[in-house]
Amino acid sequence: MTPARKKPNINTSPLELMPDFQFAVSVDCVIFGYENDMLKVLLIKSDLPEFKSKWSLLGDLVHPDEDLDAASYRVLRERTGLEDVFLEQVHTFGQLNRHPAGRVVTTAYFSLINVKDHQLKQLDNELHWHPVNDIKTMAFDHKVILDTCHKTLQKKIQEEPIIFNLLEKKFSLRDLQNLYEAILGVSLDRRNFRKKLFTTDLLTDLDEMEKDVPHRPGKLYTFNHARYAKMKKKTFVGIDF
Amino acid sequence: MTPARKKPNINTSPLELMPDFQFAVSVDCVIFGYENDMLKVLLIKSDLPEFKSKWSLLGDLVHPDEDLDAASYRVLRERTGLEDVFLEQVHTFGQLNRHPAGRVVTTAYFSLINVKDHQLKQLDNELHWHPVNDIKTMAFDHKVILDTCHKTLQKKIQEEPIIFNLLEKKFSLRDLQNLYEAILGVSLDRRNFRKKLFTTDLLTDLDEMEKDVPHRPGKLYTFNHARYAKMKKKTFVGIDF
DNA sequence: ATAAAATACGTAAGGCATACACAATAAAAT
DNA sequence: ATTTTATTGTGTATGCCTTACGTATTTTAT
Repeated sequence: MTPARKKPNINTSPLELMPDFQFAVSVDCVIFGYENDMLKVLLIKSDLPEFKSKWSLLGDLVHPDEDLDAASYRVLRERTGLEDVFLEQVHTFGQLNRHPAGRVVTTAYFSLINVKDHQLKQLDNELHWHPVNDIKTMAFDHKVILDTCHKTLQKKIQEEPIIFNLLEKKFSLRDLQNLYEAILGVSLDRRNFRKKLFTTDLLTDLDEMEKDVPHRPGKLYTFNHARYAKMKKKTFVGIDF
Repeated sequence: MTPARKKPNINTSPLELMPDFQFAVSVDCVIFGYENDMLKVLLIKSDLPEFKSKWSLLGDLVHPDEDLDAASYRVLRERTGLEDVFLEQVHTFGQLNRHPAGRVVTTAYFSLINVKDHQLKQLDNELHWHPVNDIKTMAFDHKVILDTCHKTLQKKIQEEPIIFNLLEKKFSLRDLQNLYEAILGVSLDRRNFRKKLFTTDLLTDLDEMEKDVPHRPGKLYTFNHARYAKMKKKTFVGIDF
């Protein structure tokens, strides 16, 4: 330990921001979608010689006049054409040699979109959807970022009704259960699943049926945003570990 | 929307990191402690003219050769003299004008320490402990950062046994309950609290009693790290919102 | 000694999760 | 048309966990 001594500091003293202490800052978006009963993520091919033919997340440098959140929204919009979708910060990765070009600190976001809602923009570099479970390696530290975001997703869908962002407006209970199972990697009891979902009181019965399914059609539901907004945020106090 | 077009990008193309796209990157540590039945946080006075006499978190610029995590550990060590303590990243704040000196992106960490374990280092700028509930305003966006970390703390102590980092090695159940109540801002039933804690099987009965207390002394316990490490991480699957 | 305060232990009721069974309906096969 | 098959839709019993609350014990203060 160095002895106590007054040292100029970014929070306490007016000081100039020196170039040596400036880094590139980027955002990387883990864009999740759901297709063919699989959780998927939108990836692009990296042209960097160090990562030739490896897959990378969608990211970009944060612009000088741009908030972090704004930058991630921009990346998302440029790649999917979507606005007003679920997007949330997860974690910031600042390892020394995570990027070959130099020091780049990146903040990871995860997004949930309905695959059928959008058309992919800028189809350069083979932008497309990959089943999350098939991905073994990626460029940079992106596999770690993806895994982190996947875990966050698994945790969050159990705590908040964000999963509906991955489905179309109208869905059957079977759709919803398949999606939960795909994300969590478990199988759930159909009867208990229904019961649980109905007790949340967040599904509106549309009095409509599935169409063009090769079996008995199920009822269609929609997520009741209004009722969730009104729900008093559960002040859960419990110890559970 | 701009039409689809190939654009150089930090993840796809080799490109130089231009000075305009480089920012200062800092870490800010929300160091929590527990004293006199109150949750407290370690703060320092800011000398910046814009925030004269306002309180600030403990932070610093990340050094060019330093990981983000390493930087926050350094700040913690320099200020408290402590190593190997609980420290975890929470969120990154990148608002455009959050720092008067220019563009500074900061990553917030929260730490849990036992107040009696340490001596404060570098007592310049009136470094000391403040009750979290008394803090109304702070320098920079630090009040927002503090609130974010406080909420994260409230959530995490219900999910993982990290709260013991705030107590001494030996503690009574009363101590533990008071601490939970101080952090969560609720009162808990004493009998149910005991029962719950004992069922976790993570407390070792030391067969010792409190000393020098002005009432009937309670038993002393210690947190069983080994048993927690062995516990199979609960693969909880439930929907709860 | 007695009162006050905190610890320590216990029990009953209700709610919630889990496990499991069967009827109804629509599509596909015969 | 009838039967078969697959899937939807509903119900019930059990047990565990949370919650609410009662009472005895131990120590300190008067």
